[in-house]
Amino acid sequence: MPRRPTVYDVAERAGVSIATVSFTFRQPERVRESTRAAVLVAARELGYVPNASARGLAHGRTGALGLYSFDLMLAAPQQGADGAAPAGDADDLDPDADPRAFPLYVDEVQRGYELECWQRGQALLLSSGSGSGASVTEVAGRVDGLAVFPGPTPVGTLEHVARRIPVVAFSIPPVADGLHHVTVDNRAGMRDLVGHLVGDHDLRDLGFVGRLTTPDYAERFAGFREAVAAAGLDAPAEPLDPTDLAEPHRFEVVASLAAEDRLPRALVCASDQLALAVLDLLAARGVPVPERVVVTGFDGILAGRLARPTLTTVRQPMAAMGRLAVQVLVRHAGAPAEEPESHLLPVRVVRRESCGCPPALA
Amino acid sequence: MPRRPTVYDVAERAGVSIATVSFTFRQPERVRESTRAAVLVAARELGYVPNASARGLAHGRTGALGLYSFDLMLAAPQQGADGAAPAGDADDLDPDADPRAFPLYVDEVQRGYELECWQRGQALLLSSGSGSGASVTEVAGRVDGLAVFPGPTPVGTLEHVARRIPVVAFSIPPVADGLHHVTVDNRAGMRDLVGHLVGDHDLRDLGFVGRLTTPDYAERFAGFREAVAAAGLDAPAEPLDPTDLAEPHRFEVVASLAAEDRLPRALVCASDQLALAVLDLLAARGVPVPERVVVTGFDGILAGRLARPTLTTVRQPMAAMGRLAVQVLVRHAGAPAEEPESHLLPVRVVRRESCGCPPALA
DNA sequence: TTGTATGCGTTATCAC
DNA sequence: GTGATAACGCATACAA
Repeated sequence: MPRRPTVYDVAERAGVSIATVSFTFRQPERVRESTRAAVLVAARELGYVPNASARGLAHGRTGALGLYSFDLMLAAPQQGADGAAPAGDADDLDPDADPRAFPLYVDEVQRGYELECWQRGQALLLSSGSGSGASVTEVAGRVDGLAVFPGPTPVGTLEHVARRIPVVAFSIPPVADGLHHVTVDNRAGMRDLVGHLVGDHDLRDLGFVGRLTTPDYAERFAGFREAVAAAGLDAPAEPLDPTDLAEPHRFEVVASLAAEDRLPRALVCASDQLALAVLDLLAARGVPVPERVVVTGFDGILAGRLARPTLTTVRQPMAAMGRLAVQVLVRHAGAPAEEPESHLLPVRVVRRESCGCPPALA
Repeated sequence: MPRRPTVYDVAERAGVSIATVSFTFRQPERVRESTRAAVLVAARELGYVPNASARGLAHGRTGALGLYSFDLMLAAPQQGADGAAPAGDADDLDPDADPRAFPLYVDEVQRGYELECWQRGQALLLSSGSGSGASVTEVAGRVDGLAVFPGPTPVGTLEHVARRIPVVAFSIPPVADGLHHVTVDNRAGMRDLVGHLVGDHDLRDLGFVGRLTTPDYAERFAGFREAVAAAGLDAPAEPLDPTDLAEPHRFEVVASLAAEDRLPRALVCASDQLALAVLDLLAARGVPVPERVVVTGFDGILAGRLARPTLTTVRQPMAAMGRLAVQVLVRHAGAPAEEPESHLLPVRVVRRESCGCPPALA
């Protein structure tokens, strides 16, 4: 197989120097019409495609922004608890097409990131890995700026990378780590949600579901406690059911309470995914939602609209988060984070059927 | 701002040569324990991040696969016909979050592409543009293989690129163009769908909606005609309503037929997006679906499950298409397409409410 | 307007 | 086990 042609090959064929070839592509107006034509013809005949690595090396920039995610998220369970089949079409032709698995929170943020990149003509490098320092550093070397989802990446690695290119961290509380931060107001969202349950639905017995494995979840639980206390109710010190969807033995507490009919009036879940799994579990056991127990989520993923009952939740402005990250990176292009930016975006309660609100008008 | 540190800086600081630094990262076992440690410390202190451009240049590969889409798809209309508001939550916080706009066909294919890349530890470069030869060539220079959605890209450009790296074209009928092809069986899908409408619902008056702007649509219309003819009915020479969602003056024929109550018994649409817009239009005019007129789509996007009535459609194995593309590219890595692969994937009719089938059990 | 020469940061091939 | 050194393909200051 012939070697990929280079500027040298094109130059030789067109009878010009390599500089002229380069000019023809980068600054066409600087080159005489006839010369340009000759170069373009030669390039076409040879099948010349400029090498971005060489260009990036010479120019000092790659022209791409990066987005790093974690494999772990891919390993998310596909089945509801207790083997309850997800509602809707089984789709044996396309096992990846499950609204419970896509689009999720990260996917919608990524969507916003993509849109903003595209509008700016920026290339986007998507990468994922275990979160090891090595794999993050790997991407970092390929891009002019990097956004990272929360995960097991050692903070040291991120700080390390942030010394060389701007880095945006999603959903991690801002600290003085040299990273830019894009977060949402989890506490306020949870306060509003609980306020709705207590104020509008007059519920007085609420339990929190979910293990506090991420800063987001921890903040949501904090907001939950604040709101419950503010309503004059007893704020629990810990979640009622500390289920982590990534682990086995899920919803043991909820299940046993359901068996004894001792469930609280509301199960406030740390995420939509948790809430949907809880809905499955309750449905399998014949516990009516919202009549016997109200269930709420957090995030606002699409699957919540497909569930029955539809899921009351708190929606994050996911696409906006992604867009904002790109804007921050572009703003700081070329320079590492001297003065890191911190952004706290608002969230909004979305009332649907699972809290007892009436179905939305069609 | 200090220059990004290089192997030279690390080598100097660690008191070794640059070769040793390189070995430390690429073949740690070839380097003495103590030396390795010294290098790693120096790298950490300096904030060293290997430059992928330089690496790619020296090594001859970028280590990334590309996926090219078109801006045009982003400019898709967000509103239903006649200003009919889409059902569901208005979401003023996050205007990009509309299930009618995401995830679409391309997004689910992309999803599959991502999953396969991730599982293989491949970086993925996403890019989009007008489809001009320049922008496609641009990406091509950055990757070891490229997949492209159908669009206005000059075929010559793709062939040009395909001479240097493997290229997969989605949803374009295979021709001898040096490209690999991943397509679905549009004709069979449409035949099955029409067979269901005619055979199971006993409909004898069917109209096709959509302009034949893409090869996919043209094949679907061809399949429609075949099936209609096979049922002993008159096969139209052209679509009943040649609406192109990308253009104004949409559904003029459907609208006027609706006004005169002369609609056929079924409107078979070229895509889900068209079908959803038709549902909006009919709802706004008070035409009951499926009682007065049956509506069907094609693709199997998520929004079809959120519509009321839920949308009967033909589902493409979108994620599988994306995964397959990556597999093809990896298989041909390093070499341009000597013997292009052609893949035709099966599709499946998904029966929902808009054709008169009963709602799926919850 | 076009050609010459140099640097960009790594990898890899040699010697040592 | 480690150190020189030559590519890799392009952009660009400078010269012509």
